[in-house]
Amino acid sequence: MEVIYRLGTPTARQVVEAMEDPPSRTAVRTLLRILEDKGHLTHSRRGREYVYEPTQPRRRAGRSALRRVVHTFFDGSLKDAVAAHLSDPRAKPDEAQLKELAQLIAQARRSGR
Amino acid sequence: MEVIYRLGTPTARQVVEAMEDPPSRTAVRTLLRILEDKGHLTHSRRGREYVYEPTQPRRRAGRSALRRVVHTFFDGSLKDAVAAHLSDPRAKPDEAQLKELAQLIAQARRSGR
DNA sequence: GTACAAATGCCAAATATTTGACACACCGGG
DNA sequence: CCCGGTGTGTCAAATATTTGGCATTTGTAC
Repeated sequence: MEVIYRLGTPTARQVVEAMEDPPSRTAVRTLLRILEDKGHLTHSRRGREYVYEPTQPRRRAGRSALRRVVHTFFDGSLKDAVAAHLSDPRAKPDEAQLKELAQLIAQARRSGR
Repeated sequence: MEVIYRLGTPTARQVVEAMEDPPSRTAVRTLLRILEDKGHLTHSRRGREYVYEPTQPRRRAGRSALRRVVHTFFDGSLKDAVAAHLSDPRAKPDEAQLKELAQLIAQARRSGR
């Protein structure tokens, strides 16, 4: 599912290619079918191939994933999570991002009050 | 691993209990041994039972998980991720948290400049 | 010390997943 | 039209995981 959310609406082939340690093509196709059975995916035909699409919208799934991470690793503290991210050498938010972020928080504080 | 990070340094029993749809105790113990073989865990004895501990520190693992989520669902934008979290009805940061967060970002902006 | 409860170790059987091979459908170029 | 390339569908065999049973170990209560 992670690969699929990253790719948007990929074909089976694209999913295989995007996996970092991919099993066989058949295994992936079977898995996609299982995920579809479980209701996490739908597929539609595009030309001769299938295009898969998550059932849950990306933003919603992202929110849920984020909540999970914040809960699991940061005891529910968004602040601690952001602090960790800011100290991550492999993720470098630039000044423009920080500015937007500051505005966002200011707005949240105003509306929450 | 997620369950383990949530629990800290749990026993096999605690891991089973914390899983939402747990397989048998034996399966979990086998899995713990595999995770240990792969270097993700260590165990030590406490009384008659084993206590498992992640190899990678919680904060580091959290940073990496967070980076992944931000990348997968928010195109690398921390701002978008935070915005999503603030709009999550199931995660409610209070005013004190927001204030700390604002300070954190102000500081990041100062030091980044 | 002894008995009990609760943990790990080990194993064979049941179940699930993965693989590779092949059949068939479909699009495109010659 | 016909063929090659590239999809999907399906299946049996290989492999991996999960289960449950039982032996063994070890703390705890009496």
